[in-house]
Amino acid sequence: MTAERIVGTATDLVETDGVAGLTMRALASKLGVPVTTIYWHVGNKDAVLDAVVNGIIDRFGGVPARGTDGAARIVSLCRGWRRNLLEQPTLVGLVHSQGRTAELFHPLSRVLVHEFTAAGLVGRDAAMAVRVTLRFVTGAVLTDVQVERAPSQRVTFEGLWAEEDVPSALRGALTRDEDPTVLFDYAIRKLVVSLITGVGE
Amino acid sequence: MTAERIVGTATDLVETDGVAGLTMRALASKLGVPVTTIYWHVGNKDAVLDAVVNGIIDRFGGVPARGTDGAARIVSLCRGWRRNLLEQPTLVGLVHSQGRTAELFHPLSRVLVHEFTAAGLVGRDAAMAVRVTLRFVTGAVLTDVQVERAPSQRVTFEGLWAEEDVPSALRGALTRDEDPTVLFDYAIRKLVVSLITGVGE
DNA sequence: ACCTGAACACCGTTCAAGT
DNA sequence: ACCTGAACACCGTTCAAGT
Repeated sequence: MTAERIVGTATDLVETDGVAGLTMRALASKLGVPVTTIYWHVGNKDAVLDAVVNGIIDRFGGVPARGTDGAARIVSLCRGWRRNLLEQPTLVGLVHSQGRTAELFHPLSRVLVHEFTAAGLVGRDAAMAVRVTLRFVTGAVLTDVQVERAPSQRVTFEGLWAEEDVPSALRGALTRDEDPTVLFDYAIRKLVVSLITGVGE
Repeated sequence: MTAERIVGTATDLVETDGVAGLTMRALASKLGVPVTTIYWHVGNKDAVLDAVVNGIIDRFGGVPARGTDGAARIVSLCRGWRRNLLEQPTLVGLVHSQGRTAELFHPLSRVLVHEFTAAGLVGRDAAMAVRVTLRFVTGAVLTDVQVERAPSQRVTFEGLWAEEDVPSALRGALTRDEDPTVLFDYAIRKLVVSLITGVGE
């Protein structure tokens, strides 16, 4: 028995049965050993979770930027990151619950520094652009991950302003179900462009 | 014993001892009754949590918009919402873990519809503006709430690009610790202005 | 209708005892 | 050094039994 094997099967367990499925006893039984063996090799449950999170963060590589235009490259980067992370909602949830979301996005922040610099930003402008973009993507992933897990989260504006005098065209647009991805693409494009061109200073 | 009293003390318990502090047994002992009484009045733990969340959502009123300029009013609105929600990180965390974050922001969405319409947006543009702003604020609150709870979450760019050729001015700006509120103000202003003026179409 | 005690199946964790 | 069984203090939940 090694610590690596324990952490590995712990990761499997999380992927198949969710975070709640990872109990010390379930893990031990999957390994074919008594629970106490785990304590000898890795310590308590928090240590196991930490090791699992380490693996997730290390393994997540990210995506390459595409296109020639600076804004387009950054937008494609953010879209790619969001898409890839949404494919593993359970793992993202685990990383978040362990309070290590920021670390997960470190590789993205490095690339963003490079891209925003290439787009002509310098000094504090560039730093702010990186931070703002990072936070926007992080926030979008966190909310969308939850929508993925609990579809009731999806914002339904149905009947939310029944008595209010909202123009019918707007009401129609609000009531219509909007794909989160479409919404993200729309927003990230606006944000990145305004960061690069300097709108709203 | 009434359901109201149970839910009320459950809310107190969450506020004082955190979400983890709310156990059926702790709740029962605080009420001075055996655990089984709770089951008779409100059902299981999930029902208790649901009722607590209902109360939180209902009680959270929001803030009034300030200023005359359309963009400024919306920005102040978002800043106020964020500030108020960050004052109760535990409750926000609970609402989020119960998958009901969207509901919490319903009042804000109503006001946003009004404000973006007053700012001249119509139809799908207005609807998208509302949705994007809503998601941005939600995402920012979720990330900042976690920073509040686990300060290690705060993004430290220290030594993140040691070997990379980052200009010293940018490196300095990145390494400097940036207040999340300053960052939010900077980003929300840019976003709202670009939504209203139509940058990045 | 309302409340209770006893019991069940689960947790994470410890610790003395084995090889 | 490595592994184990037994036990502890906690969970949420059920259910027959009381008034």
